[in-house]
Amino acid sequence: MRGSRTTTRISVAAPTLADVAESAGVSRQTVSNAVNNPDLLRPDTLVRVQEAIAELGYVPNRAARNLRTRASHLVGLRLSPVLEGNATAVGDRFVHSLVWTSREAGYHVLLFSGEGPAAIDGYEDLLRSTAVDAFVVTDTYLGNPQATWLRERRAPFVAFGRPWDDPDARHPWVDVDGAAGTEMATRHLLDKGHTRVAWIGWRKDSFIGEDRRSGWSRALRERGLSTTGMASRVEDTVSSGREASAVLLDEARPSAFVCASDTLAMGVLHTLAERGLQPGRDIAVAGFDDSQVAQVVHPGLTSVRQPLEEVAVAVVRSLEDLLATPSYVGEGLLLTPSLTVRPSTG
Amino acid sequence: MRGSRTTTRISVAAPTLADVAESAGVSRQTVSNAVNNPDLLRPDTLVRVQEAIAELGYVPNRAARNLRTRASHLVGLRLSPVLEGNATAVGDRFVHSLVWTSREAGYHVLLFSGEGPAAIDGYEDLLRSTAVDAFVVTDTYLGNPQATWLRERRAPFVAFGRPWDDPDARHPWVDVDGAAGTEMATRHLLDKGHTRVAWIGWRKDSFIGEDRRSGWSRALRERGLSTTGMASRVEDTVSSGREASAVLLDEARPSAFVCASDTLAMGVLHTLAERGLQPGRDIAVAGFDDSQVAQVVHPGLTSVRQPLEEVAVAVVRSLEDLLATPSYVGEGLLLTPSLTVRPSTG
DNA sequence: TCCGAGCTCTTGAACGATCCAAGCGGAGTG
DNA sequence: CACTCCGCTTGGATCGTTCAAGAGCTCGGA
Repeated sequence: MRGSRTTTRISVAAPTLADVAESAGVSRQTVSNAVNNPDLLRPDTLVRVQEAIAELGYVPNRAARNLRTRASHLVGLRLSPVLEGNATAVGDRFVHSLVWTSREAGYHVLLFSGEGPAAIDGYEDLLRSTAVDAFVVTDTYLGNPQATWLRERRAPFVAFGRPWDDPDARHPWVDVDGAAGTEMATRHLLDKGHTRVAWIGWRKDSFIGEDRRSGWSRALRERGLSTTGMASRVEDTVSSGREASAVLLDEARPSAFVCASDTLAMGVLHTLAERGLQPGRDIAVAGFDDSQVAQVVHPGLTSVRQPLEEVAVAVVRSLEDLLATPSYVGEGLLLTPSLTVRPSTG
Repeated sequence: MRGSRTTTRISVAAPTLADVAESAGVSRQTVSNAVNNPDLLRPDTLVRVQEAIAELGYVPNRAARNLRTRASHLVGLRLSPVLEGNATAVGDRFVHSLVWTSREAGYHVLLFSGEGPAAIDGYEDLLRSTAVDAFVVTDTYLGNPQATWLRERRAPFVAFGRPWDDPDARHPWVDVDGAAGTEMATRHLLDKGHTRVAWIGWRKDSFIGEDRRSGWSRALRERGLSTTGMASRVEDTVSSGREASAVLLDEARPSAFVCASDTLAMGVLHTLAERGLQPGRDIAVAGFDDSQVAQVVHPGLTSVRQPLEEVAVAVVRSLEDLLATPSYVGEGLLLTPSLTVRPSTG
């Protein structure tokens, strides 16, 4: 078949369905069925075809399959620009988990980039050109134009992150209960005997930041402790954390800090180092994200760990439902983080 | 055209080349040329077609294009499993850079996973199914079966990392001169007045580790200083770095450490903290990779920074050459890192 | 014996783009 | 004026797969 077409060509072109069909003495469709619906074949035929496939080393051509089935088995993931100086390796840990999980579901992850309007273009292009079947959206911060755009466009996507700005949003999402995480961290400190536990979080316009803060205040009030004057809201940088902790130490005299991120917690460690205070012994510190920094810093930073592997599994599951059922009504799933305890909390 | 086929269908199916052609009153080929070879069209025709494209919101279907042209404009990148507890965010920084750079070249990055033999299967599958045009290989450590396999298979790929085990390898690669980096770090310390500079590196079977070590020893010998007893070779973990530095401090009495990685450098910081020594003031420490950890740790870790953006650019350029010229003979490119100086070296 | 059901396999067409070679018109030339 | 040539345009074929429909066979029941 292939040989008759190109008689002089020596180099082996990739075998096609037709080649396998001829080799096995069956039709193309039968080979296709052997690959995609083995149940339809008589056992002996199936074996024959499979042998031919193995012998020729046949692998279906994705482009052709994608064209016919209108599916690429790719999910698009936009990589947000790196934020240097930030301790958030969360994104990357998630990417790893997502890649691993989607492989088992027969999907691959396609990365793309773009900021602002260019990001929308990226989504648009990949979607229109049928390059991907769906998207995974990771940063659903307030008024994120991406999520809004995707929603309006009825583009299939699953979000890692709640639709904070729109509780009626009907798309599937998976998120981690940040409040529960900070609550665990705070309780852990209270159980250790601390009564003055300070909070360093993000600016008020961050839904995620306020959510995490609520876990801290809930834990304190639960024990009848006041939160007044014990909180600070700053940018998510090391120096902000350093300055905020210095001020809090002077004014509120806390014996422990709970932070909205490991980055901020590192800022606290800076302040302690500058004042000759020892983390864990003199002042307790807890962070959020369990980043690499938390793991390798001295003396080891207690941190809230997001179950990113579970998140990835849930995201992929939603993705499968979404693609199997076009009318799929999204639902949300909230996972609970865990606390990784290290010496920084004594 | 499209309407005549599906008269009752209201929902707008994606417009095809034929739809645009009809709308603009030209043939399919003319539309195709308008997209791919605008020069071939008479200016007024071009405008007319482009207007029709814009009006219908036409975007070429990738699957169809891929099928015809036998190219996917995707490059595969295998994500190696995360190593928790390691400070190497290098991989992730590189991924970001690669995604950004390849976008400008019209390529997207396809992630996949798999360890050991499964990794080979991943390559095999993506290659045979024409899912990707080429690969980017990142870990070309000693006897890496992937690189060998790809080479034998004549699969198009560009490596980030030298072919250590085979100097005759004729594939394109880009790497960073680790020895130059450690040499810079060591010189920086010597210039600061240190005369006893210790080395903590990886085990001897690591080419990369030995390369980095050579930069350190070269810098010392250049100044007539002896390296005897000043080096330790261990696993790339924080605790190994801690133990090695403790031993070296006792036996060799160095005033500075140069490490093969930030992970090991963090181990040194642990030892210093345990002994009440202050990094930068009492003992100088330099790491390698300029990871997030180096940036956020107290007091800031001097570290060798790989020019990953440049690496990505070079990799993509090689990729383009490779794909444009099937017989492309690979060449290697060695880039020089820079030194990010922070308080840990005084 | 005949018919229909059920199973297995085959056939022709379609997916949407690009490549190919021929067609067509207009400008340039003898 | 006829002819050639150049450049844009055209229809048809093609990439490799899956879909939809149908053909051949066996088997059981009337």
